[in-house]
Amino acid sequence: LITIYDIAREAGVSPTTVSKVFNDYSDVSAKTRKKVLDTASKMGYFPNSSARTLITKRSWTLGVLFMERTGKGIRHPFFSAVLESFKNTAESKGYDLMFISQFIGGKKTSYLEHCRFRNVDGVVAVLLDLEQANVTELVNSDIPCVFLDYESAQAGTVCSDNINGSFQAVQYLHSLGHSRIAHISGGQNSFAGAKRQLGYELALQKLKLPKNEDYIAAGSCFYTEESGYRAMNQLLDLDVPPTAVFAAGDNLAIGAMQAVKDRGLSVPEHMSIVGFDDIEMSAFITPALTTVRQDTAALGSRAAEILIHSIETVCTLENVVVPVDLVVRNSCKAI
Amino acid sequence: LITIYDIAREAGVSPTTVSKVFNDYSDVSAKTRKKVLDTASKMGYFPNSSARTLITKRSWTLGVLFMERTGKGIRHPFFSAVLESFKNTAESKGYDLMFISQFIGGKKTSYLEHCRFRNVDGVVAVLLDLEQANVTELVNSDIPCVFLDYESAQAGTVCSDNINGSFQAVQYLHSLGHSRIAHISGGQNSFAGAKRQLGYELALQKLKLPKNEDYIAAGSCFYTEESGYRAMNQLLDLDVPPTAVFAAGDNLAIGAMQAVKDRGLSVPEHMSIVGFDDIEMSAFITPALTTVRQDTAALGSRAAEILIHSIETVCTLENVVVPVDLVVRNSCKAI
DNA sequence: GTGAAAGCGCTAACAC
DNA sequence: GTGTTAGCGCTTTCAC
Repeated sequence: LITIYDIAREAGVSPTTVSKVFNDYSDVSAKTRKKVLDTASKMGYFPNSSARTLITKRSWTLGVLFMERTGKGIRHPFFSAVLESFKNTAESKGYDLMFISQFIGGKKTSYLEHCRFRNVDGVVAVLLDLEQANVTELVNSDIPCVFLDYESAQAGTVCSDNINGSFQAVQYLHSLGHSRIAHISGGQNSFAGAKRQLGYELALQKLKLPKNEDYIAAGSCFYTEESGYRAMNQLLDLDVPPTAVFAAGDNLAIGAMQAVKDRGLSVPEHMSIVGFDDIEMSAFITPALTTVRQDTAALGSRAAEILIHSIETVCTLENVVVPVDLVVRNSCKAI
Repeated sequence: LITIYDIAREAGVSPTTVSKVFNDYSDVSAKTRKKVLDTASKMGYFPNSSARTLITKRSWTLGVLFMERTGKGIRHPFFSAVLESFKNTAESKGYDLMFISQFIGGKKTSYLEHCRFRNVDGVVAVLLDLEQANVTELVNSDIPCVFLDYESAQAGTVCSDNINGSFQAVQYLHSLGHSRIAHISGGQNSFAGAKRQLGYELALQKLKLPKNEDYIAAGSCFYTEESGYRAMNQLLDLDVPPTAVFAAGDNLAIGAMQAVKDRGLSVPEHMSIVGFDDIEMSAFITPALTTVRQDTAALGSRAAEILIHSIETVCTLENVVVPVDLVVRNSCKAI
């Protein structure tokens, strides 16, 4: 293991000078710099982040809190896409990513303690229960945080324009001639679910469509296919069923589609369906799902930018809303 | 920021004693231990991993090298599932996960340097080009490694039983009465692709089915839908087309299915198709895809176990093969 | 431009 | 059982 002392000795300079070279200090002569760099590469030197972190209190590490509620963790298609983009942006700015669990050495701790233990410079957290004491503690700490799919006055946040997305979905169905438009919601417990339902209601209002409580069927806040299936059945059992459904998530929509088929009906002939997310699967099912696409690349990179900005410059509590787009496929029909 | 010195002073003991308490040394009296623990929690103490790593040379961090070739990174449904399982096992044993990029401070380096920089105790790498100099260097280093979807004498590996899986697929089609069974391969450049093709060929041999070079159509080593689509068209253009196809990946199979449909034919009436992987989508497309399921949970946890074992005990170069199962759905028909 | 000295928070001999 | 001491590899005053 080669240290700056080895290089210093070999190059005939002091450890301080070696350190300065590796930290791009300007007060080192070009000649000395070259000599140091040469011997360093000759000896196979590489810096040690632990030693550096110990003294500078900067780890160049970002913590990733994957606290979603489906139990899918990193397999979750939406969050993994956002994380991939976050990761690329963070890496290009010199940061590495580390998952923050609730364990240290196999023993249970809080997220905050884990962050301090690892000296992370900042934290990105996805779809969490802000109620959980564990997280509140983190938000209230001095560690810069950015949250996905949330709005908070205490931390930076990034989320899709859920309301506008819902509006686009409903408006599209309306433009196709539908007036009995139902909603399969993600429940009021999830941030996105609440927003999307609100967007649905606002859209009805704006388009002067009657509001009908029966036309809002609650899916699970986990956005599961099964709950979409159940919700659709509930809607189909109505005396006057809707002709179109806007589901708060693609999985809900896919479950709903299945329910329609299982009644011997077909999509889009007997029922038009629009989803939200544009998960990969949506383009491949039959009929291909018309849905509101979330811009995962933008969500991830904006989150990284905000977080790094509040680490390096000043802790701005930005709340970014990323635009969404309706992707028209084959699950809707004009009537 | 509270250090062990603060606690030592407050509790009236030496820093060593405090350290011993936190490292579960047995030679501390119960009374002293309690006093230390109490003052520590009262003062809000937490250990500092950098300081600890600096002296022990153990970071309790595992590096994750996500070097797959589809460009999907962590979004890749198969690898993200394996990683999720790996992560859970690793965390339960006290390790945290960090992504290893080819950058330090935004500047390009090698994976090995990055690992040393971060003092990772071991590395898990997925689906990589072993040829890449960057990786060879890492494999040949003293850092314990485990590879997914690979076989190597130089490092621990974990992969599915590709050959047996292919055999099950072909045998199933054969049991349905098919004898003109084609293969859409993942190419010879990918480890899994080569194995699955070999399994296909071995199966034909064992079942005394004639081998026909035309019945092997190469898909992309990225296992894309488009390449499956193209390969299927190639097979359909044959004078005597196959009646069944075993595709080396679900995405290839899905592309193949589309090609059949686009010719006005249908699956499974005119063509039986079996895939490999069992990605989430496979259960939801129409017809639901019969496929060979990889046990991602086992792959991930076995990889973690092997890696941690070679870190903590001795560097065994285990090569684990995880069994697979055929999941029968609706994409095949008896003839 | 360059270097000597101190110290980040912790652990590991070793002495008591 | 407990404490003293040294030092992990690095950066940072501050003096020259």
